[in-house]
Amino acid sequence: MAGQKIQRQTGVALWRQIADRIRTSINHGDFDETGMVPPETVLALQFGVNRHTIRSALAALAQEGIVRAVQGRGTLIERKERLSFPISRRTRFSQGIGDQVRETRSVLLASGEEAASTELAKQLKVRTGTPLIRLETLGQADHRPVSRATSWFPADRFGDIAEVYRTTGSITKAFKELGVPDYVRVVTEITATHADESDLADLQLSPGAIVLVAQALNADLDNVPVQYSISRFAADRVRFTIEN
Amino acid sequence: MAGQKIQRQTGVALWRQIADRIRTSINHGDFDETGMVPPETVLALQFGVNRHTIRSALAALAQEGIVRAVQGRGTLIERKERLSFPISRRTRFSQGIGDQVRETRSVLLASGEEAASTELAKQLKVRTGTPLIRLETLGQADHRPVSRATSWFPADRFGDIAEVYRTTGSITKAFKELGVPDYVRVVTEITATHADESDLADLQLSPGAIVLVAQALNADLDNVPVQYSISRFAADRVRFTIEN
DNA sequence: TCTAAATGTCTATTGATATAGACAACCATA
DNA sequence: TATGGTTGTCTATATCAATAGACATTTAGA
Repeated sequence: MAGQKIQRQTGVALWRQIADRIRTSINHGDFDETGMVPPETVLALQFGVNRHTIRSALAALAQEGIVRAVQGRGTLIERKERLSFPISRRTRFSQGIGDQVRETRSVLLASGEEAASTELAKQLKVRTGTPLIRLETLGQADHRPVSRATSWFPADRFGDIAEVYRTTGSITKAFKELGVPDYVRVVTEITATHADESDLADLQLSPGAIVLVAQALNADLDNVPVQYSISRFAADRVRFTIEN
Repeated sequence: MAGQKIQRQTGVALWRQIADRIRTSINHGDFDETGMVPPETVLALQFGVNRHTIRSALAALAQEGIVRAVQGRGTLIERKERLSFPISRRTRFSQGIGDQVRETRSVLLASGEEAASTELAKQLKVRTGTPLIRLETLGQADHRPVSRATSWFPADRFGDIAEVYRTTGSITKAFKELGVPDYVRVVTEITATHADESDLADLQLSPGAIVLVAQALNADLDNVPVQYSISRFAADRVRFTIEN
């Protein structure tokens, strides 16, 4: 770890930069031998800052539930995880990470109907203004939120998808009930940005965190678009894997 | 734009949060009609902050060369770009974005030989300690840095790759000269993190910026690993596209 | 049971961040 | 050329971020 110095006067507080770095180190397994973060005085020396600054960083990580400080002993690592999320022609949320966690769940946050914008119409290959069903969903792994997605479906084929999804908790199953036995990922676009307010709330992130944004188009086996979605993943909890 | 409020007391200064948001809006094309950012007083109202805070944000964007303030007129948008970088079985740097820019270039920053770590050995399917060639390269598009990569090659097959790369400026061409007529992408892993000091320097980023990290394995047509690389992209300049 | 090592708490000080207000300088245009 | 709208600059004040030092409290182990 350490090695690189942290930057001052950048608009990002030192304690936050250090918190991000320590979180990365934990996820990387740097402290697996002891199961503890190095002592505050050692970290202060490594990062070249005051011990109080380190304490602010560790307090932020404790707030996230990643570490837990015990007086007299040290700062214990409570949780480390970065789920590997495969992206392929057969990308599905629960299948992809199913073997990495005990339980995956998908929750419907909201749903509604709206007319296709120019951008959405282009993606789904329908006319602008075509009625679409919009689903807002939250993907969880072991009761921790991992991703939050907005999906659009052509309303003529999938008018009842919100209902079906609510009962099944799975897009794949909902598609099956609505006459789409199988579907494939056509294209995925990946970007990264800072988390906005909604991300913080839904994904239980700490402010300043990073989200990976995946915009994806799924089509049925006749290559007709059935779903366009924008998913936002907590960047410190996931990794995308593309196998070719 | 706007809509979402910004967060206070998060360790990330308001001016930086606002700068990031305005940069995103510019890249999204929100101000294309006028070619200008809204007046400072309007932005201050929208974000619910003092005008001076907006000025700090715009000053940061001006420092990046994204906007240019003109007294009496307004703040002009100088540059907006986000390159689309395709990831497929045949992923290559210059080919992928070649049609989006006038010129792509790849520069050799450094090279050396090192013994394979456990992790590298696993990826390249060689024994730990096997000699590897390491190349540090910088990818440019229209003279602006886009990515910075560290690549490892088995030294027995590619001992001279640094020399060949220096003259050709292309991994693909270097492989060809060294007896690998073609190669394919086996797997790509994508994560996102805050830019470190080296990123800032090499990619000309502003502190606190985000980098997309792609770890990739390439193999020859006999499926023998030939290259493992870790590339870091300026997140506000690129987008990954996975076509299935 | 003593001691070393670790986290917890407190005070004080400095610099960066953010707000507030006022006014100057400049530009486009009526 | 007068005016409204815009960026540029200055002063003042309050809060957050970071440093510095001292000492208390807890734990594990000699």
